[in-house]
Amino acid sequence: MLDDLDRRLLEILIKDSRTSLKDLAQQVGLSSPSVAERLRRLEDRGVIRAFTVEIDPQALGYTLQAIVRIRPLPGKLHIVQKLIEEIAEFGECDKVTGDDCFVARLFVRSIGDLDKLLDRIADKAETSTAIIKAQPIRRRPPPLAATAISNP
Amino acid sequence: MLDDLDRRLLEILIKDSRTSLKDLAQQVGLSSPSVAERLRRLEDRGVIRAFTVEIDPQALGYTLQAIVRIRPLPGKLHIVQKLIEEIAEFGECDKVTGDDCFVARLFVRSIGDLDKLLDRIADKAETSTAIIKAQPIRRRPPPLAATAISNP
DNA sequence: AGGCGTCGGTCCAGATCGTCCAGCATTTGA
DNA sequence: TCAAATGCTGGACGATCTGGACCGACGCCT
Repeated sequence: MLDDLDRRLLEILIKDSRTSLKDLAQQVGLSSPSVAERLRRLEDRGVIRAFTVEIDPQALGYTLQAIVRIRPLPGKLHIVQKLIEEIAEFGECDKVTGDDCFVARLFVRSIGDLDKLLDRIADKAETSTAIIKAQPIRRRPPPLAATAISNP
Repeated sequence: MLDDLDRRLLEILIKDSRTSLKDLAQQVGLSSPSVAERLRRLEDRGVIRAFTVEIDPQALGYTLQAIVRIRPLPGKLHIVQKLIEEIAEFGECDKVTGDDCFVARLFVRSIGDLDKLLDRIADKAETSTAIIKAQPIRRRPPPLAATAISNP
């Protein structure tokens, strides 16, 4: 799926996606046109979804994050989903099996904002909210290695 | 906090962090040294946490994702946290208020792997797992605007 | 008001980088 | 066995980045 060089390139880019082709080339021992070609193919294959920038929500004033479990009332599923998508403070939302239909992450600047935003869903769904106290693991990609499972 | 130019730069970089300084400069109407300087400051201030690459777990064979709520048994909190951090398939973990101590995201290649990984925690914590069926919102940053709250 | 420091900007030139192309080695498949 | 395909390299050339000199706006102090 990925060869060793691809993995090394990705690992470097995960740390700094603005690394120049020349640097990448040096670090993996290829020429820069080869690296350019490999990156192009990784994008084509969809392995690289995007080169992007990770922004610190705190630095923007979002001092609070919450995980919200959302159970739409009967018949309200689509309205609720649309609402969630439209509220930009939802930074992530997964539709899951089980009682809770959605699990979402909410960025807010204050408890007041949290309350205001949840109020906009309150008449269409039951929610339960857990405030995030710490982030032992911040978003990271899955292991790149081809092997089956994390070292046992 | 951020001025309009900063916001525009960030928006461009969120879409493609490899955009050249020259392009950035053109798009916001500055010279490229000024843009370089602004980016440097955004990094210094911690607004930009990293330039990185978004990888598609599916393209790597991780066809399954799950949200796992984890409630360590009495006295096991730290051991459990350490264990979670060490298992690379955990792609995210938040420590939250409420009964569930941790909420984590797990990337796996099969239901079998899911079971194997959860087994490694099973004797130290209660877990409840929800399989992700769809992702209405994939990871996105909070709104960059300085205004209080999403359009009401 | 005038002087001065700072901040953020421009312009320019030398250094660095990316891209295109021709050519070569290795692998693949008919 | 040979032809085509693949993946790489090196070099040339154009594009981009970087650092320095300089400039204007602004706020502050005297």
